[in-house]
Amino acid sequence: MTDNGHCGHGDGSVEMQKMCISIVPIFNHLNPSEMSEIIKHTNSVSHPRGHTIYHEGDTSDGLYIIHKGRVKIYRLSESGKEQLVRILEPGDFTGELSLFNETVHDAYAEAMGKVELCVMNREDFQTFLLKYPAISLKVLGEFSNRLAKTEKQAARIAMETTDTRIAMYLADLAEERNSSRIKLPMTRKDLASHIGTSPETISRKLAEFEDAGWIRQHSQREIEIVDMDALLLV
Amino acid sequence: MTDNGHCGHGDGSVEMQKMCISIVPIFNHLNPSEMSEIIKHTNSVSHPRGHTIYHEGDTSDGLYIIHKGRVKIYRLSESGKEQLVRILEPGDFTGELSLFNETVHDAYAEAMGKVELCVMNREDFQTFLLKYPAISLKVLGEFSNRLAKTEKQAARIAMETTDTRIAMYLADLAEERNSSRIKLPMTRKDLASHIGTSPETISRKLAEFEDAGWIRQHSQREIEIVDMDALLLV
DNA sequence: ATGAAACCTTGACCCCCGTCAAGTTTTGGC
DNA sequence: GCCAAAACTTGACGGGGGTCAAGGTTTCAT
Repeated sequence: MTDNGHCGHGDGSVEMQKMCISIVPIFNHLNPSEMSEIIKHTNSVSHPRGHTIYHEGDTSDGLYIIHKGRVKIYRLSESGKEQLVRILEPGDFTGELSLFNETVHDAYAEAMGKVELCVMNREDFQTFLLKYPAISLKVLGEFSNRLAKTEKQAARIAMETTDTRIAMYLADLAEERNSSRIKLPMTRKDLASHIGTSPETISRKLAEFEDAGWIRQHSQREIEIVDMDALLLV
Repeated sequence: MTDNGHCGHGDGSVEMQKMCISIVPIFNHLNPSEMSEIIKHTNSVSHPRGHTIYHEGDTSDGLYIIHKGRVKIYRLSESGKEQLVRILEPGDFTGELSLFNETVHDAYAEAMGKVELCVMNREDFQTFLLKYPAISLKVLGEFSNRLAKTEKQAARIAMETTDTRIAMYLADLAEERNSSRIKLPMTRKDLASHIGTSPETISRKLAEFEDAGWIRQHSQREIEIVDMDALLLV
Protein backbone atom coordinates (compact mmCIF):
# COMPACT_ATOMS: atom_id res chain seq x y z
CA MET A 1 0.00 0.00 0.00
CA THR A 2 0.98 3.59 -0.52
CA ASP A 3 2.73 5.25 2.37
CA ASN A 4 0.19 7.95 3.11
CA GLY A 5 2.07 10.73 4.80
CA HIS A 6 -1.00 12.83 5.27
CA CYS A 7 -3.76 12.51 2.79
CA GLY A 8 -7.10 13.80 3.91
CA HIS A 9 -9.60 10.98 4.19
CA GLY A 10 -13.29 11.27 4.65
CA ASP A 11 -13.33 15.01 4.26
CA GLY A 12 -15.69 14.37 1.40
CA SER A 13 -19.11 15.82 1.80
CA VAL A 14 -21.79 14.12 -0.24
CA GLU A 15 -21.88 17.35 -2.20
CA MET A 16 -18.30 16.99 -3.29
CA GLN A 17 -18.62 13.33 -4.21
CA LYS A 18 -21.70 14.10 -6.21
CA MET A 19 -19.74 16.56 -8.27
CA CYS A 20 -16.99 14.07 -8.61
CA ILE A 21 -19.20 11.41 -10.12
CA SER A 22 -21.23 13.75 -12.25
CA ILE A 23 -18.24 15.10 -14.14
CA VAL A 24 -16.93 11.68 -15.14
CA PRO A 25 -17.93 10.54 -18.62
CA ILE A 26 -18.18 6.94 -17.50
CA PHE A 27 -20.87 7.77 -14.94
CA ASN A 28 -22.50 11.02 -15.96
CA HIS A 29 -25.00 9.35 -18.28
CA LEU A 30 -26.72 7.62 -15.38
CA ASN A 31 -29.95 8.90 -13.89
CA PRO A 32 -29.92 10.68 -10.50
CA SER A 33 -30.93 7.69 -8.41
CA GLU A 34 -28.32 5.47 -9.99
CA MET A 35 -25.75 8.15 -9.40
CA SER A 36 -26.52 8.48 -5.76
CA GLU A 37 -26.23 4.73 -5.43
CA ILE A 38 -22.73 4.98 -6.83
CA ILE A 39 -21.86 8.01 -4.75
CA LYS A 40 -22.51 5.98 -1.62
CA HIS A 41 -19.69 3.68 -2.65
CA THR A 42 -17.00 6.28 -3.16
CA ASN A 43 -14.62 7.97 -0.77
CA SER A 44 -12.89 11.28 -1.16
CA VAL A 45 -9.17 11.51 -0.72
CA SER A 46 -6.82 14.43 -1.09
CA HIS A 47 -3.07 14.40 -1.71
CA PRO A 48 -0.50 17.21 -1.46
CA ARG A 49 1.88 18.13 -4.27
CA GLY A 50 4.48 15.50 -4.99
CA HIS A 51 2.69 12.80 -3.06
CA THR A 52 2.63 9.30 -4.52
CA ILE A 53 -0.92 8.06 -4.95
CA TYR A 54 0.06 4.55 -5.87
CA HIS A 55 3.33 2.74 -6.40
CA GLU A 56 4.44 0.19 -8.88
CA GLY A 57 3.96 -3.08 -7.06
CA ASP A 58 0.96 -1.93 -5.03
CA THR A 59 -2.05 -4.14 -5.28
CA SER A 60 -5.01 -2.33 -6.62
CA ASP A 61 -7.03 -0.25 -4.18
CA GLY A 62 -9.61 0.45 -6.76
CA LEU A 63 -10.62 3.06 -9.23
CA TYR A 64 -9.35 6.62 -8.79
CA ILE A 65 -11.34 9.47 -10.30
CA ILE A 66 -9.67 12.87 -10.48
CA HIS A 67 -11.85 15.61 -9.08
CA LYS A 68 -9.46 18.54 -8.77
CA GLY A 69 -5.81 18.96 -9.71
CA ARG A 70 -3.59 16.95 -12.00
CA VAL A 71 -1.95 13.55 -11.63
CA LYS A 72 1.15 12.35 -13.41
CA ILE A 73 1.36 8.70 -14.40
CA TYR A 74 4.85 7.40 -15.01
CA ARG A 75 6.75 4.17 -15.08
CA LEU A 76 10.32 3.22 -14.43
CA SER A 77 12.02 1.34 -17.22
CA GLU A 78 13.99 -1.78 -16.44
CA SER A 79 17.12 0.34 -16.36
CA GLY A 80 15.59 2.71 -13.86
CA LYS A 81 14.74 5.66 -16.08
CA GLU A 82 11.44 7.40 -15.66
CA GLN A 83 8.97 7.67 -18.48
CA LEU A 84 5.92 9.88 -18.25
CA VAL A 85 2.96 7.95 -19.58
CA ARG A 86 0.26 10.57 -19.33
CA ILE A 87 -1.19 13.37 -17.26
CA LEU A 88 -4.67 13.02 -15.80
CA GLU A 89 -7.00 15.96 -15.43
CA PRO A 90 -10.34 16.32 -13.64
CA GLY A 91 -12.80 13.73 -14.97
CA ASP A 92 -10.09 11.25 -15.92
CA PHE A 93 -9.67 8.02 -14.03
CA THR A 94 -6.92 5.55 -13.36
CA GLY A 95 -6.16 2.39 -11.49
CA GLU A 96 -7.98 0.34 -14.10
CA LEU A 97 -5.19 -1.83 -15.34
CA SER A 98 -4.95 -3.82 -12.18
CA LEU A 99 -8.71 -3.72 -11.72
CA PHE A 100 -9.34 -6.33 -14.35
CA ASN A 101 -6.22 -8.41 -14.14
CA GLU A 102 -5.75 -8.97 -10.45
CA THR A 103 -2.21 -7.85 -10.97
CA VAL A 104 -0.19 -5.22 -9.21
CA HIS A 105 0.20 -1.71 -10.54
CA ASP A 106 2.95 -1.41 -13.08
CA ALA A 107 3.19 2.35 -12.96
CA TYR A 108 3.30 5.22 -10.49
CA ALA A 109 0.73 7.94 -9.91
CA GLU A 110 1.93 11.21 -8.42
CA ALA A 111 0.04 14.38 -7.50
CA MET A 112 1.35 17.30 -9.57
CA GLY A 113 -0.24 19.79 -7.20
CA LYS A 114 -2.89 19.48 -4.51
CA VAL A 115 -5.23 16.82 -5.80
CA GLU A 116 -8.68 15.62 -4.82
CA LEU A 117 -9.81 12.16 -5.82
CA CYS A 118 -12.84 9.96 -5.50
CA VAL A 119 -11.99 6.34 -4.90
CA MET A 120 -14.17 3.31 -5.49
CA ASN A 121 -13.03 -0.11 -4.51
CA ARG A 122 -12.51 -2.89 -6.96
CA GLU A 123 -15.41 -5.10 -5.95
CA ASP A 124 -17.96 -2.30 -5.94
CA PHE A 125 -16.80 -1.14 -9.34
CA GLN A 126 -17.09 -4.59 -10.84
CA THR A 127 -20.53 -4.95 -9.32
CA PHE A 128 -21.65 -1.73 -10.97
CA LEU A 129 -20.23 -2.83 -14.30
CA LEU A 130 -22.38 -5.96 -14.20
CA LYS A 131 -25.43 -4.11 -12.91
CA TYR A 132 -25.26 -1.25 -15.40
CA PRO A 133 -23.75 -2.62 -18.61
CA ALA A 134 -23.82 0.82 -20.18
CA ILE A 135 -20.95 1.77 -17.87
CA SER A 136 -18.90 -1.03 -19.38
CA LEU A 137 -19.44 0.35 -22.84
CA LYS A 138 -18.23 3.75 -21.68
CA VAL A 139 -15.17 2.26 -20.08
CA LEU A 140 -14.52 0.18 -23.18
CA GLY A 141 -14.71 3.31 -25.27
CA GLU A 142 -12.28 5.06 -22.98
CA PHE A 143 -9.90 2.10 -23.07
CA SER A 144 -9.98 1.86 -26.81
CA ASN A 145 -9.21 5.56 -27.10
CA ARG A 146 -6.29 5.16 -24.81
CA LEU A 147 -5.06 2.09 -26.60
CA ALA A 148 -5.19 3.89 -29.92
CA LYS A 149 -3.34 6.85 -28.48
CA THR A 150 -0.68 4.72 -26.86
CA GLU A 151 -0.10 2.66 -30.00
CA LYS A 152 0.23 5.83 -32.00
CA GLN A 153 2.70 7.17 -29.49
CA ALA A 154 4.75 3.97 -29.60
CA ALA A 155 4.82 4.07 -33.39
CA ARG A 156 6.01 7.65 -33.33
CA ILE A 157 8.80 7.04 -30.90
CA ALA A 158 9.85 4.00 -32.89
CA MET A 159 9.77 5.50 -36.35
CA GLU A 160 10.04 9.28 -36.33
CA THR A 161 13.04 11.51 -35.79
CA THR A 162 13.28 13.60 -32.68
CA ASP A 163 12.42 16.80 -34.58
CA THR A 164 9.26 15.25 -35.92
CA ARG A 165 8.19 13.93 -32.54
CA ILE A 166 8.57 17.33 -30.93
CA ALA A 167 6.79 19.07 -33.80
CA MET A 168 3.94 16.58 -33.65
CA TYR A 169 3.63 16.94 -29.93
CA LEU A 170 3.19 20.69 -30.33
CA ALA A 171 0.72 20.19 -33.16
CA ASP A 172 -1.35 17.70 -31.15
CA LEU A 173 -1.45 20.04 -28.20
CA ALA A 174 -2.53 22.95 -30.37
CA GLU A 175 -5.28 20.85 -31.91
CA GLU A 176 -6.46 19.62 -28.53
CA ARG A 177 -6.64 23.15 -27.17
CA ASN A 178 -7.93 24.66 -30.40
CA SER A 179 -5.34 27.37 -30.23
CA SER A 180 -2.03 28.07 -31.87
CA ARG A 181 -0.82 29.52 -28.61
CA ILE A 182 -0.19 26.74 -26.16
CA LYS A 183 1.10 26.26 -22.66
CA LEU A 184 3.22 23.19 -22.11
CA PRO A 185 1.62 21.11 -19.36
CA MET A 186 4.91 19.81 -17.99
CA THR A 187 8.62 20.39 -17.57
CA ARG A 188 11.18 19.77 -20.30
CA LYS A 189 12.38 16.77 -18.38
CA ASP A 190 8.95 15.16 -18.27
CA LEU A 191 8.24 16.06 -21.86
CA ALA A 192 11.57 14.56 -22.89
CA SER A 193 10.78 11.31 -21.10
CA HIS A 194 7.33 11.27 -22.66
CA ILE A 195 8.51 11.53 -26.24
CA GLY A 196 11.75 9.62 -25.84
CA THR A 197 14.50 12.21 -25.91
CA SER A 198 16.51 14.40 -23.51
CA PRO A 199 15.66 17.81 -22.01
CA GLU A 200 18.71 19.32 -23.71
CA THR A 201 17.51 18.18 -27.11
CA ILE A 202 14.09 19.71 -26.49
CA SER A 203 15.66 23.07 -25.66
CA ARG A 204 17.81 22.89 -28.76
CA LYS A 205 15.06 21.85 -31.15
CA LEU A 206 12.67 24.49 -29.86
CA ALA A 207 15.40 27.08 -30.38
CA GLU A 208 15.87 25.77 -33.93
CA PHE A 209 12.13 25.94 -34.62
CA GLU A 210 12.11 29.51 -33.38
CA ASP A 211 15.12 30.47 -35.53
CA ALA A 212 13.36 28.98 -38.51
CA GLY A 213 10.36 31.17 -37.75
CA TRP A 214 7.96 28.30 -37.12
CA ILE A 215 7.22 29.04 -33.47
CA ARG A 216 7.68 31.78 -30.90
CA GLN A 217 8.62 31.05 -27.31
CA HIS A 218 6.90 33.70 -25.22
CA SER A 219 8.14 32.16 -22.01
CA GLN A 220 9.50 28.76 -21.06
CA ARG A 221 6.09 27.17 -21.07
CA GLU A 222 4.24 29.46 -23.51
CA ILE A 223 4.68 28.66 -27.16
CA GLU A 224 2.97 30.14 -30.17
CA ILE A 225 2.89 28.20 -33.40
CA VAL A 226 3.45 30.62 -36.25
CA ASP A 227 3.75 28.29 -39.21
CA MET A 228 2.06 24.96 -38.56
CA ASP A 229 2.55 23.65 -42.10
CA ALA A 230 6.29 24.18 -42.07
CA LEU A 231 6.46 22.66 -38.60
CA LEU A 232 4.79 19.46 -39.73
CA LEU A 233 7.16 19.06 -42.67
CA VAL A 234 9.80 18.44 -39.98
CA MET B 1 -14.02 -1.34 -47.59
CA THR B 2 -11.23 -3.73 -48.18
CA ASP B 3 -10.66 -4.75 -51.78
CA ASN B 4 -11.45 -8.41 -51.50
CA GLY B 5 -9.54 -10.13 -54.24
CA HIS B 6 -10.88 -13.51 -53.38
CA CYS B 7 -11.68 -14.26 -49.83
CA GLY B 8 -13.99 -17.14 -49.25
CA HIS B 9 -17.29 -16.05 -47.77
CA GLY B 10 -19.93 -18.24 -46.29
CA ASP B 11 -17.84 -21.36 -46.55
CA GLY B 12 -18.29 -21.57 -42.80
CA SER B 13 -20.12 -24.60 -41.63
CA VAL B 14 -21.81 -24.19 -38.26
CA GLU B 15 -19.22 -26.67 -37.05
CA MET B 16 -16.37 -24.41 -37.93
CA GLN B 17 -17.98 -21.32 -36.46
CA LYS B 18 -18.69 -23.18 -33.28
CA MET B 19 -15.02 -23.96 -32.92
CA CYS B 20 -14.20 -20.41 -33.67
CA ILE B 21 -16.32 -19.05 -30.86
CA SER B 22 -15.45 -21.72 -28.38
CA ILE B 23 -11.74 -21.05 -28.52
CA VAL B 24 -12.05 -17.32 -27.83
CA PRO B 25 -11.55 -16.33 -24.20
CA ILE B 26 -14.12 -13.57 -24.46
CA PHE B 27 -16.87 -16.05 -25.37
CA ASN B 28 -15.81 -19.47 -24.15
CA HIS B 29 -17.21 -18.97 -20.66
CA LEU B 30 -20.76 -18.84 -21.98
CA ASN B 31 -23.10 -21.80 -21.78
CA PRO B 32 -23.91 -23.81 -24.93
CA SER B 33 -27.20 -22.13 -25.72
CA GLU B 34 -25.73 -18.66 -25.38
CA MET B 35 -22.88 -19.73 -27.61
CA SER B 36 -25.11 -20.97 -30.35
CA GLU B 37 -26.99 -17.70 -30.19
CA ILE B 38 -23.73 -15.91 -30.84
CA ILE B 39 -22.65 -18.34 -33.53
CA LYS B 40 -25.74 -17.44 -35.52
CA HIS B 41 -24.43 -13.92 -35.75
CA THR B 42 -20.99 -14.68 -37.09
CA ASN B 43 -19.69 -15.27 -40.60
CA SER B 44 -16.61 -17.14 -41.65
CA VAL B 45 -14.13 -15.51 -43.95
CA SER B 46 -10.81 -16.72 -45.27
CA HIS B 47 -7.92 -14.73 -46.66
CA PRO B 48 -4.83 -15.83 -48.61
CA ARG B 49 -1.29 -14.98 -47.58
CA GLY B 50 -0.45 -11.32 -47.93
CA HIS B 51 -4.05 -10.23 -48.24
CA THR B 52 -5.13 -7.06 -46.44
CA ILE B 53 -8.01 -7.74 -44.08
CA TYR B 54 -8.67 -4.12 -43.29
CA HIS B 55 -7.07 -0.85 -44.26
CA GLU B 56 -6.34 2.27 -42.36
CA GLY B 57 -9.27 4.50 -43.16
CA ASP B 58 -11.79 1.67 -43.50
CA THR B 59 -14.87 2.07 -41.41
CA SER B 60 -15.31 -0.76 -39.01
CA ASP B 61 -16.92 -3.93 -40.35
CA GLY B 62 -17.02 -5.42 -36.94
CA LEU B 63 -15.11 -7.75 -34.74
CA TYR B 64 -12.64 -10.19 -36.31
CA ILE B 65 -11.80 -13.37 -34.44
CA ILE B 66 -8.82 -15.36 -35.65
CA HIS B 67 -9.64 -19.02 -36.13
CA LYS B 68 -6.64 -20.32 -38.05
CA GLY B 69 -3.42 -18.70 -39.18
CA ARG B 70 -1.75 -15.50 -38.08
CA VAL B 71 -2.53 -11.86 -38.73
CA LYS B 72 -0.09 -8.97 -38.63
CA ILE B 73 -1.32 -5.62 -37.35
CA TYR B 74 0.77 -2.66 -38.42
CA ARG B 75 0.49 1.05 -38.86
CA LEU B 76 2.13 3.57 -41.09
CA SER B 77 3.77 6.46 -39.32
CA GLU B 78 3.14 9.99 -40.50
CA SER B 79 6.34 9.78 -42.51
CA GLY B 80 5.21 6.59 -44.20
CA LYS B 81 7.27 4.00 -42.37
CA GLU B 82 5.66 0.77 -41.30
CA GLN B 83 5.53 -0.28 -37.67
CA LEU B 84 4.42 -3.71 -36.62
CA VAL B 85 2.06 -3.35 -33.69
CA ARG B 86 1.39 -6.99 -32.89
CA ILE B 87 0.76 -10.42 -34.30
CA LEU B 88 -2.57 -12.12 -33.73
CA GLU B 89 -2.86 -15.86 -33.29
CA PRO B 90 -5.90 -18.14 -33.14
CA GLY B 91 -8.24 -16.98 -30.38
CA ASP B 92 -7.15 -13.35 -30.58
CA PHE B 93 -9.48 -10.71 -31.92
CA THR B 94 -9.18 -7.31 -33.53
CA GLY B 95 -11.21 -4.56 -35.03
CA GLU B 96 -12.20 -3.34 -31.59
CA LEU B 97 -10.75 0.13 -31.65
CA SER B 98 -13.21 1.44 -34.14
CA LEU B 99 -15.99 -0.64 -32.61
CA PHE B 100 -16.38 1.65 -29.66
CA ASN B 101 -15.40 4.99 -31.13
CA GLU B 102 -17.25 5.10 -34.39
CA THR B 103 -13.97 6.03 -35.95
CA VAL B 104 -12.14 4.54 -38.88
CA HIS B 105 -9.38 1.99 -38.47
CA ASP B 106 -6.03 3.55 -37.79
CA ALA B 107 -4.01 0.45 -38.58
CA TYR B 108 -3.74 -2.31 -41.14
CA ALA B 109 -4.41 -6.02 -40.72
CA GLU B 110 -2.68 -8.42 -43.08
CA ALA B 111 -2.84 -12.21 -43.36
CA MET B 112 0.61 -13.68 -42.71
CA GLY B 113 -0.42 -16.97 -44.27
CA LYS B 114 -3.77 -18.48 -45.15
CA VAL B 115 -6.11 -17.20 -42.47
CA GLU B 116 -9.61 -18.10 -41.36
CA LEU B 117 -11.63 -15.59 -39.40
CA CYS B 118 -15.03 -15.30 -37.80
CA VAL B 119 -16.60 -11.89 -38.19
CA MET B 120 -19.36 -10.36 -36.12
CA ASN B 121 -20.82 -7.03 -37.01
CA ARG B 122 -20.62 -4.03 -34.77
CA GLU B 123 -24.26 -3.79 -33.80
CA ASP B 124 -24.60 -7.44 -32.92
CA PHE B 125 -21.46 -7.31 -30.82
CA GLN B 126 -22.65 -4.30 -28.87
CA THR B 127 -26.00 -5.97 -28.33
CA PHE B 128 -24.28 -9.02 -26.85
CA LEU B 129 -22.16 -6.84 -24.60
CA LEU B 130 -25.29 -5.31 -23.11
CA LYS B 131 -27.11 -8.63 -22.92
CA TYR B 132 -24.25 -10.57 -21.34
CA PRO B 133 -22.28 -8.15 -19.19
CA ALA B 134 -19.76 -10.84 -18.36
CA ILE B 135 -18.49 -10.55 -21.92
CA SER B 136 -17.72 -6.90 -21.27
CA LEU B 137 -15.61 -7.81 -18.30
CA LYS B 138 -13.65 -10.25 -20.42
CA VAL B 139 -13.10 -7.68 -23.11
CA LEU B 140 -12.13 -5.11 -20.51
CA GLY B 141 -9.59 -7.53 -19.12
CA GLU B 142 -8.19 -8.14 -22.58
CA PHE B 143 -8.01 -4.42 -23.27
CA SER B 144 -6.28 -3.68 -20.04
CA ASN B 145 -3.70 -6.38 -20.77
CA ARG B 146 -3.06 -4.91 -24.12
CA LEU B 147 -2.86 -1.40 -22.78
CA ALA B 148 -0.35 -2.49 -20.18
CA LYS B 149 1.71 -4.26 -22.79
CA THR B 150 1.64 -1.36 -25.21
CA GLU B 151 2.58 1.16 -22.54
CA LYS B 152 5.46 -1.03 -21.50
CA GLN B 153 6.56 -1.28 -25.10
CA ALA B 154 6.40 2.48 -25.56
CA ALA B 155 8.44 3.01 -22.41
CA ARG B 156 11.06 0.58 -23.62
CA ILE B 157 11.43 2.13 -27.02
CA ALA B 158 11.62 5.55 -25.41
CA MET B 159 14.11 4.77 -22.66
CA GLU B 160 16.22 1.70 -23.42
CA THR B 161 19.15 1.26 -25.74
CA THR B 162 18.80 -0.89 -28.81
CA ASP B 163 20.80 -3.73 -27.24
CA THR B 164 18.50 -3.78 -24.25
CA ARG B 165 15.35 -3.76 -26.34
CA ILE B 166 16.52 -6.71 -28.39
CA ALA B 167 17.64 -8.62 -25.32
CA MET B 168 14.32 -7.97 -23.60
CA TYR B 169 12.39 -9.02 -26.63
CA LEU B 170 14.19 -12.36 -26.61
CA ALA B 171 13.68 -12.72 -22.88
CA ASP B 172 9.96 -11.98 -23.13
CA LEU B 173 9.56 -14.49 -25.91
CA ALA B 174 11.40 -17.15 -23.94
CA GLU B 175 9.21 -16.51 -20.91
CA GLU B 176 6.03 -16.60 -22.98
CA ARG B 177 6.99 -19.90 -24.55
CA ASN B 178 8.53 -21.31 -21.38
CA SER B 179 11.62 -22.31 -23.24
CA SER B 180 15.11 -21.00 -23.69
CA ARG B 181 15.02 -22.14 -27.25
CA ILE B 182 12.79 -19.85 -29.26
CA LYS B 183 11.63 -19.37 -32.80
CA LEU B 184 11.27 -15.78 -33.90
CA PRO B 185 7.70 -15.25 -35.09
CA MET B 186 8.62 -12.71 -37.75
CA THR B 187 11.26 -11.44 -40.11
CA ARG B 188 14.13 -9.18 -39.04
CA LYS B 189 12.46 -6.34 -40.87
CA ASP B 190 9.21 -6.71 -38.95
CA LEU B 191 11.01 -7.24 -35.68
CA ALA B 192 13.08 -4.14 -36.33
CA SER B 193 9.98 -2.06 -36.96
CA HIS B 194 8.36 -3.49 -33.85
CA ILE B 195 11.14 -2.54 -31.49
CA GLY B 196 12.22 0.63 -33.22
CA THR B 197 15.46 -0.19 -34.96
CA SER B 198 16.74 -1.45 -38.34
CA PRO B 199 17.11 -5.01 -39.65
CA GLU B 200 20.85 -4.50 -40.01
CA THR B 201 21.20 -3.57 -36.38
CA ILE B 202 19.29 -6.67 -35.34
CA SER B 203 21.64 -8.88 -37.33
CA ARG B 204 24.64 -7.17 -35.81
CA LYS B 205 23.43 -7.27 -32.24
CA LEU B 206 22.45 -10.90 -32.46
CA ALA B 207 25.92 -11.65 -33.82
CA GLU B 208 27.41 -9.74 -30.87
CA PHE B 209 25.25 -11.64 -28.40
CA GLU B 210 26.42 -14.88 -29.95
CA ASP B 211 30.08 -13.83 -29.83
CA ALA B 212 29.63 -12.96 -26.19
CA GLY B 213 28.27 -16.45 -25.61
CA TRP B 214 24.84 -15.32 -24.46
CA ILE B 215 22.84 -16.91 -27.25
CA ARG B 216 23.24 -19.43 -30.06
CA GLN B 217 21.67 -18.93 -33.46
CA HIS B 218 20.77 -22.38 -34.73
CA SER B 219 19.18 -20.97 -37.84
CA GLN B 220 17.93 -17.54 -38.83
CA ARG B 221 14.77 -17.89 -36.84
CA GLU B 222 15.88 -20.38 -34.17
CA ILE B 223 17.66 -18.87 -31.20
CA GLU B 224 18.76 -20.51 -28.01
CA ILE B 225 19.37 -18.37 -24.96
CA VAL B 226 22.44 -19.69 -23.20
CA ASP B 227 23.00 -17.08 -20.53
CA MET B 228 19.81 -15.23 -19.71
CA ASP B 229 21.28 -13.29 -16.80
CA ALA B 230 24.13 -11.87 -18.84
CA LEU B 231 21.70 -11.06 -21.63
CA LEU B 232 19.51 -8.99 -19.35
CA LEU B 233 22.46 -7.00 -18.06
CA VAL B 234 22.54 -5.53 -21.57
C1' DA C 1 10.29 38.49 0.56
C1' DT C 2 14.07 35.39 0.12
C1' DG C 3 17.17 31.69 -0.51
C1' DA C 4 17.68 26.97 -1.95
C1' DA C 5 16.37 23.68 -5.12
C1' DA C 6 14.70 22.60 -9.38
C1' DC C 7 14.64 23.80 -14.04
C1' DC C 8 16.33 25.53 -18.37
C1' DT C 9 19.92 26.75 -21.92
C1' DT C 10 24.10 26.42 -24.49
C1' DG C 11 28.54 24.44 -25.66
C1' DA C 12 31.71 20.54 -26.60
C1' DC C 13 32.43 15.88 -27.46
C1' DC C 14 31.81 11.51 -29.54
C1' DC C 15 29.55 7.15 -30.12
C1' DC C 16 25.63 4.60 -31.48
C1' DC C 17 23.17 3.15 -35.09
C1' DG C 18 20.64 4.29 -39.43
C1' DT C 19 21.63 4.17 -44.25
C1' DC C 20 23.51 2.56 -48.57
C1' DA C 21 25.59 -1.18 -50.99
C1' DA C 22 26.91 -5.72 -52.38
C1' DG C 23 27.04 -10.52 -51.73
C1' DT C 24 24.80 -14.75 -49.69
C1' DT C 25 21.05 -17.58 -47.99
C1' DT C 26 16.34 -18.82 -47.44
C1' DT C 27 11.60 -18.99 -48.82
C1' DG C 28 7.59 -20.32 -51.22
C1' DG C 29 4.69 -20.56 -55.45
C1' DC C 30 4.59 -23.19 -59.53
C1' DG D 1 12.43 -29.58 -56.94
C1' DC D 2 13.41 -24.97 -59.11
C1' DC D 3 14.12 -20.40 -59.53
C1' DA D 4 12.85 -15.80 -58.70
C1' DA D 5 11.92 -12.87 -54.93
C1' DA D 6 12.50 -11.91 -50.36
C1' DA D 7 15.27 -12.05 -46.43
C1' DC D 8 19.63 -11.90 -44.17
C1' DT D 9 24.59 -10.57 -43.28
C1' DT D 10 28.60 -7.75 -43.29
C1' DG D 11 31.25 -3.60 -44.29
C1' DA D 12 31.90 1.39 -44.55
C1' DC D 13 30.41 5.89 -43.51
C1' DG D 14 28.40 9.95 -41.35
C1' DG D 15 25.31 12.54 -38.59
C1' DG D 16 21.83 12.89 -35.02
C1' DG D 17 21.39 13.28 -30.61
C1' DG D 18 22.75 11.58 -25.83
C1' DT D 19 25.78 12.93 -22.13
C1' DC D 20 28.56 15.84 -19.20
C1' DA D 21 29.39 20.40 -17.59
C1' DA D 22 28.68 25.12 -16.31
C1' DG D 23 26.01 29.17 -15.82
C1' DG D 24 21.50 31.58 -15.76
C1' DT D 25 16.48 31.56 -14.53
C1' DT D 26 12.24 30.18 -12.41
C1' DT D 27 9.69 28.08 -8.69
C1' DC D 28 8.17 27.42 -4.21
C1' DA D 29 8.33 26.59 0.81
C1' DT D 30 9.08 29.04 4.72
